[in-house]
Amino acid sequence: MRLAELSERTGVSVATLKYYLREGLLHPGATVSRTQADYGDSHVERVRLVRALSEVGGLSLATVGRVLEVITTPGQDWITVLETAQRSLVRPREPGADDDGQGRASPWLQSRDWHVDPHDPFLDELDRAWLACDHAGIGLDEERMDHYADQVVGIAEIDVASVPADPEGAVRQVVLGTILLDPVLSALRKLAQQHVSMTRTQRP
Amino acid sequence: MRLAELSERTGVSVATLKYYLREGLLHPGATVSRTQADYGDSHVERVRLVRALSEVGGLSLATVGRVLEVITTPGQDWITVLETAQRSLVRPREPGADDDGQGRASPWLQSRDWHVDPHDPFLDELDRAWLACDHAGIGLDEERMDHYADQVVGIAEIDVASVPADPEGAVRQVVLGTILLDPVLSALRKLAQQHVSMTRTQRP
DNA sequence: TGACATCGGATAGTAACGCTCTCCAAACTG
DNA sequence: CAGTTTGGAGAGCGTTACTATCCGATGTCA
Repeated sequence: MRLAELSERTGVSVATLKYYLREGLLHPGATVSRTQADYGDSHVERVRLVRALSEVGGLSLATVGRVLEVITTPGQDWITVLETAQRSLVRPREPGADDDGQGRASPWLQSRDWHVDPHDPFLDELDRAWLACDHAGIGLDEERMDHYADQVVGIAEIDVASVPADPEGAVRQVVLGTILLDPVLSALRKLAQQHVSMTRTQRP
Repeated sequence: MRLAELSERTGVSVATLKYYLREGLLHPGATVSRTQADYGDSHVERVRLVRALSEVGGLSLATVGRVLEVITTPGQDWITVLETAQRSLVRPREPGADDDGQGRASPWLQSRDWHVDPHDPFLDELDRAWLACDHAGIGLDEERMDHYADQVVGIAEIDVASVPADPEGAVRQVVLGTILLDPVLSALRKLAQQHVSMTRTQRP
């Protein structure tokens, strides 16, 4: 199909598609002639994926590019995938930032016997998010975090269990699942809050 | 204290503080003279809150403004709070967008007997996020969603249980908890994935 | 064959966001 | 009383994600 048709099918303007081609987010079509290129289903899928990661996942196009690179490079091994995946997502923390002596996330997780890489960037993320809750005056103490952690393990078990054995699909599943399930769970949590508060309290 | 000291204590540049004052994100200090204003602890807290919502929560400054308005307006009733809170967060969906006949989130939740407002904007969010997962080729079927939903209810119960009875603090707690716990849970989930995959599989 | 719309590609321009810089006169400091 | 600092206002800047314009080659229909 031609660029115009690709635009129609995906609902993305031709100008934007050209932009994606320039930025390398969309692989070029087969050049039939100098002014004619042919695009296929893989292009439709790719465009939809880019939009999903950017609009729903909230990633910048630069990050989308890195993610695409990871999931189109075949043949990583099982464990490496998780790490690579996650590492490509975290915004690199600005150097020279406040270093409040490692935060409390790491010791807390150790006390729970969680096996995580002590240099995992998400430890930093957790620290910053936890600290932000403190600044906001939310009473997020270790006891409450313990409760959350128990529930989240349940979620992570679903995550891990649904990764296909197929190593080809595993990378894709893990990376995209890591990114795109966040908004799903976030929305679900808000709806659950409403459900719970409706159910537990009897409205007058 | 003066603006310069407020800047020092919060780690936010004077120029940025002035910008926040202009934008109404930071309430003006007591003007001692025409070139002297006095800022207090409430200003320090406010600045930290703005940074937390913007940096960690990922909200735009415009949204931060709306959130601040909600949590500084006293005396809403218990249930209204959740709704107002949540409504101020969701980006208004562009009109004339694709309307695929309401999506499957609503019927799915009904089949689970969840009591949620059928016009809740987070239903839309859930639809879009779910659809994005489909576009990305993740096998997110209803069965898996059921598992997630069970776990998320556990989280929501913690959320609701930790809301103080104090109606003043409740608004703040609910709104900020809704926003700022997302990144906490998100980071926690990634760490839990690692923990689970480390524990369940024996590494060679 | 020729008029003419359309194509892909390249370049430049734009709108929103979140600051940041410059200027100013009043006021505080030594 | 010289010199610095302050708060306030406005314009300017860098990034992001497009969007608009132009171009010459090409396909298409008469």
